[in-house]
Amino acid sequence: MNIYDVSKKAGVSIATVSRVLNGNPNVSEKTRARVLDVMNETGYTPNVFARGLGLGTIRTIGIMCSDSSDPYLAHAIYYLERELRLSGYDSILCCTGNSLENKRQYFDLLRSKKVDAFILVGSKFIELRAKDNSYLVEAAKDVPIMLVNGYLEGENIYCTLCDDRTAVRQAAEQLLSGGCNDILYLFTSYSYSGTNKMKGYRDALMNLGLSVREDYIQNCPKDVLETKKLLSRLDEEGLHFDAVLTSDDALAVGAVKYAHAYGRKIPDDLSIIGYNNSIYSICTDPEITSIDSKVEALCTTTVTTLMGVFNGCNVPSRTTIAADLIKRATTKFH
Amino acid sequence: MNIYDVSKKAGVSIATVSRVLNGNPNVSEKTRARVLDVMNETGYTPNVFARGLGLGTIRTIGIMCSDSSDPYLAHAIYYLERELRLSGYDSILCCTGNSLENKRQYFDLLRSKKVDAFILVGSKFIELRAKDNSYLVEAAKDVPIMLVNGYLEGENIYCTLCDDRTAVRQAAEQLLSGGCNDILYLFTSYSYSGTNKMKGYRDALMNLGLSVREDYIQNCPKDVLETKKLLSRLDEEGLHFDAVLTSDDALAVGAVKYAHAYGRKIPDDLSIIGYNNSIYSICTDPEITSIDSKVEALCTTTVTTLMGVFNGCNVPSRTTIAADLIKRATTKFH
DNA sequence: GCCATTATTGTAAGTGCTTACATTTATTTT
DNA sequence: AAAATAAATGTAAGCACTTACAATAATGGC
Repeated sequence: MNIYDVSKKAGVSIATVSRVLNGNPNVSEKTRARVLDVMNETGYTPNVFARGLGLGTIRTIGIMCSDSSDPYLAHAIYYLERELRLSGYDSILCCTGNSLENKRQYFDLLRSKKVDAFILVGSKFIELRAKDNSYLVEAAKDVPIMLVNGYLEGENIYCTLCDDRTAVRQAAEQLLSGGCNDILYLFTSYSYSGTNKMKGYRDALMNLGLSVREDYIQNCPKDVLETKKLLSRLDEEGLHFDAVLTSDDALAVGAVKYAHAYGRKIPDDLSIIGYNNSIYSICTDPEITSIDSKVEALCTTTVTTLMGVFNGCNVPSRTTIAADLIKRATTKFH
Repeated sequence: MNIYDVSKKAGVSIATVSRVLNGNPNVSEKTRARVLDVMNETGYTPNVFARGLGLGTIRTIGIMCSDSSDPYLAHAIYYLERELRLSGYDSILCCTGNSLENKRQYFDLLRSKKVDAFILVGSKFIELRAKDNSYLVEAAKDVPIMLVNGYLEGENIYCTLCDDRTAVRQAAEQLLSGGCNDILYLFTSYSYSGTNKMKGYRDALMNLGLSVREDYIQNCPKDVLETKKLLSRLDEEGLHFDAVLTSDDALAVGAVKYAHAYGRKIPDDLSIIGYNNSIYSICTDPEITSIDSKVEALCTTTVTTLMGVFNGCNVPSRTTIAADLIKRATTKFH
């Protein structure tokens, strides 16, 4: 079944069938109905390849992320997928892992599939050294690149960001005003959002004229048990901390487990705040106060922006969304 | 840059370029090298649409699941993606949610994209009533359908399953031999794997000549806090249970939280076993004993089988993989 | 060196769609 | 009712590839 068969059955030309297919208004209602009838009867579906060949586009967006099994990224993928489909676009997902080589390779692969745009999810997708991202800047000349919670300067590159810095600053301020003096800050990576969160932590201390002690800022893999180990070690080494502020809920879970193991009372003796408000945060007892990074809003905004780009609208290249602090039982706020 | 440009630069015909592109052996080494050189110099990549038009295939597999944010499914997606790419196939992901209407719609959408096969992940993807799956059975005439942890009979439909029934039976037997007499069984759905797990629970009791009390089998949404509520209610209603066996780790986390809230000692007073060995299982204190459903093995087997199907090999339509019990601190096995 | 094979290369006809432009038909306007 | 305009439809030329078949070049046997 192809467009010729349909045109023959409906007694029209293939051009008319094509117009019906593409919602072209220059078709009389009578013939449109007749053509649609034939299509339904025969169960005809247009061949995407032929269509892509003619149009040069296939209404498909490439979504890339480092690892779909991270709850945060998994949620983002879910929302992006949903929003894109609502806008009439399909998506191809690629999980690249962390190697730059893979990222590049998969990117090229999607590019060769002629996706209409890219959505790169997570700040870890962007490399720290600018030159390692030049392939993206270069590619953006042909196809728009959207970053969800990632940052990169460039023509035709659009970022939707969460205001991590403010969120962490405010969280730290609440801890400080709640009587915590020695806040340990745990972060997973030096990505854009990672360093931004750290700045928020520093902001809070500096605004109060407090000094930032570098041994209270610790890098830690995004892993529950590793975090528990790290905190146990710091404790045994004699570092005193009465609060743990983290860049990811997984670390906060690790902190809760450390507290259990070392007999520290939460929140009286130790306060804990996580980041992302993911499933992690309600798994523990007590449940974890967490910063909600608004994944859903981030994703809908990204797709809306992208549609703006497609329609030639004047669209901001950078949108920032405020986070929310979700208060649970690992902190004693009023 | 198209095949004509390359052929001109290399001084050969487009047929020869096409042969190089497709690894056709009927090309002399000299000309092959020359053509490849030109391709590299110019950065030429073949147009997928034109290629698809000619070949009728695009080396792309449609992956469908109900919800990518479920940790189990997220892992499956990750492994499937990886294995497919290693075999030279791309994937398009669709998260359909639970509505049958959506499943059908997205399925047709991928079909119209001419994917070379479908991989449907999770037993919840298959409907309970046989007639609701007839669209799949019908479609399988054209394109192979692989089910990961789902079951459906039909020509050209291949299932890779985890032996849930045995796994749950053995887990229950260990609880029974460890002195638990009143094992509560919590399950999330009546899917194929859901009912299979339940059968395992019944098997264990019946093998020992014990009667199955229906109020010890409870349906529960896949939600931590709902599970906690349900157990609290059952407790208050006076139901006595000394172990909770669940069809998903999320429920097991809820059970741990119930135990904390109601002052029940784990594992002395209450044993808990989860399913899937997901991130959930190490978030709590104590950490949860869980049945490892071998997602990775399931996924690699699925892709291997699919490649067998593509190559016309004689491939089993049903493969079953044994699960593993990962012992942690919510049980007191020796 | 000639013919039969075989290896390599080229020609041209699909593949199923889109769309600029041409043509026909319907609707106004005068 | 003719002319002018607008609406609907058709024709045919792409789009970038694959591949059957034809043609040519290389090789080997005598």
